[in-house]
Amino acid sequence: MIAEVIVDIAHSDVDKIFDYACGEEILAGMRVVVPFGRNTVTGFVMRLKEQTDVPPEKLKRIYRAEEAYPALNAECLALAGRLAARYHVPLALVLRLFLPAEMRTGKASERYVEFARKTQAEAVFPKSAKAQQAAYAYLCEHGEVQAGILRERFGGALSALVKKGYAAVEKKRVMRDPYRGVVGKKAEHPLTPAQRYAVTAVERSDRTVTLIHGVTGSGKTEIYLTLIAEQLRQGKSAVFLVPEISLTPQMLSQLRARFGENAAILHSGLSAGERFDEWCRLREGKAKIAIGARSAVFAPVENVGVIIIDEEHDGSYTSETSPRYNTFDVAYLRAAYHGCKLVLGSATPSVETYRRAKEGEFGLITLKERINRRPMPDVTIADMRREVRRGNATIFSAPLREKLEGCLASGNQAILFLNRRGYSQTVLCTTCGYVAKCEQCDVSLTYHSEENCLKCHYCGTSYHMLSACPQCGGKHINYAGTGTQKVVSELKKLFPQARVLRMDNDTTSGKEGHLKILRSFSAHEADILVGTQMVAKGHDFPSVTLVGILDADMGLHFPDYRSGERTFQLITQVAGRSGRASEKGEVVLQTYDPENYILRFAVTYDYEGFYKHEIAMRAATMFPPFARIVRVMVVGEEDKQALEALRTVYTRLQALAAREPEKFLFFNKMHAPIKRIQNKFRYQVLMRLTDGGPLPEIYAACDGAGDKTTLVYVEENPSNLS
DNA sequence: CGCGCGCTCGGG
DNA sequence: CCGAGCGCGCGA
Repeated sequence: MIAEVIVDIAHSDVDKIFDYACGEEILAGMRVVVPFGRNTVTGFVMRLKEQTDVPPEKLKRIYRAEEAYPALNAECLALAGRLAARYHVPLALVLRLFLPAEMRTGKASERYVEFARKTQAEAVFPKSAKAQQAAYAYLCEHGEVQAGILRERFGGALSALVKKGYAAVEKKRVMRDPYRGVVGKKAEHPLTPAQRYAVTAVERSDRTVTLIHGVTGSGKTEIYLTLIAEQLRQGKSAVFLVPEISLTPQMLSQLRARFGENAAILHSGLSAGERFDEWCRLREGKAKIAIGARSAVFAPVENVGVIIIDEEHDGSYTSETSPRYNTFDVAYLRAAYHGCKLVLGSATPSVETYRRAKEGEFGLITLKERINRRPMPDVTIADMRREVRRGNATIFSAPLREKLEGCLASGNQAILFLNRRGYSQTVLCTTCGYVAKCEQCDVSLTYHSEENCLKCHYCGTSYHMLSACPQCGGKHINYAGTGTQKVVSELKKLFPQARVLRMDNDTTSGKEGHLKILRSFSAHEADILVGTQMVAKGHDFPSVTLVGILDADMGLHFPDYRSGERTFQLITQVAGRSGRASEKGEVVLQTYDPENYILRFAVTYDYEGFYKHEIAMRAATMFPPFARIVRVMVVGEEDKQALEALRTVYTRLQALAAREPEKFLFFNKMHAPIKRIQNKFRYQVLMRLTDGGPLPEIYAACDGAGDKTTLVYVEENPSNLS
């Protein structure tokens, strides 16, 4: 037989089929070890065939298979080529996505443990062999036991039993189970009529994709679980995707309670061995439900009955490293392959998704009511301009302070949200205007009061605090722009008796960082939680009755077409943290721009109103989804070489633009907004294209433009323009 | 990607 | 005349 092999080297030069001779034991989808040039490399068998055009003197033989089974199934082999073409990357890079990293790097493999069992019903021992007798009795009582335990207890007795033929020792594969012993309550709530309707509507829809637009607390999760359970009943499998941050132990134990061993969980918190074993359980069909963040869209399940993307609007669904795939695109290809449904859920869908649903391309289900008809929290807008006029120079408006007092007095909890960590944003000399900046990045440094140092939020470097201005020697150093640390210290001044917790990147380091804080707050070990956007995501705190949004305008003025959309989503999410149990919640939203339409729609939970306004604006200005933003990034260690690469791509792109000028609504080259990060120089070609703009040609134009120290890559509708 | 080949350039 | 440096093409 002849095998068509793609070698596992991520380089366009070797991104082509190489034919090898092989025996019957080699199957399509297997990882194999082959001779390549003067090296030995691993590769993937893409296809088997009888004949080859390769002259016999050149043809070599596959050495061996890496595993006894094909690591890639038929679906991977079918989709990989399309993904490679779509993102213009070597096939090997796409194939890697379908495997657990541990498999390639060899950092984890199957774990085997020796087990002992008795082989004869009766056994007679000489009187002196007390240990053997005891060990045999132990085997009789416990059945199969780990050989290690027996050896520990009875020493050499086990080998004696084996020698006499009374017992046998066998190696058995053991799965490392990340949630061993996690037994949640089996909480299968009966569906409300609205939930039941949603389940039926998805199942009966003639569209592949259905968007479930349901306000926070409308019970979307129960709908997902019912859809999954229904597919399992039909002998199919399911893929359930969530943002990484929402994979909390509570959620996982809930899933385990409902689906038991049938659920395999893939996320960053697992050890290499656990992740590898969870992947194997899916590949072998022992688990039918793959649950995880972005990368779980590549889970090796067969016969898929439904794919679910929860919090569809979440930014974490786009990969930020090559291949820069979009989870929806991959999920859609898989759904089409299996002829199954793809369900998107969100309280605040992305504008693009909602438009496709409105236009009829996707099915649309709207859930307007929260479970138990709990009302949405009341929102008070605090006009910070007026606060300043009235002489309030603090970061807390009068209404927020008042409501905080009330909340604390009644023994409830509050969340204060500010999307900026550290103590103060910038540090500047009031005498000469010097601003402290990072040596490796073109950004100002943030003062951190805890370590009393200056930190760069892009590369993480810390610097000593300034005692005097390094430029003019002046002693008047000003700290501008409030961060979460300052909020905490101001709170302590205002409410000395209140217990305050902070949750941001600085307090959540370590594997269980988030969870410790969330657990502590949940257990009411603090009264106020101050945090960045991580406090916004799907945690359920029953005794939170007040949410304060300290600077609602903050995200609004980013030079990014999605800043309004993001602000609306964030405010809606944070507000949804208030009043989840019996008591009605309240929200105070502080702003310097109370007339802003985004904020007006957010405080009345009017997604529809927001959408209509936003989509009209996007249409008028020709921004996505009416056009596509494409950015070619050039990032290089040497400024000169980066500029050279920029010139190369720009010239090639210019030729494209000249050919079809009507398709280029905007086209220019420039510095990236942050000119340097981690000592790498950053340039970009920014384009806005009409539908049908020459995207593949743009990808192709980047080929070979970089060099050893300069990276060139394409971003489509980037969400972060720094 | 890793390697060897062959071309070119500069020193002696 | 020879060695170092680099661009190129090959790998089945």
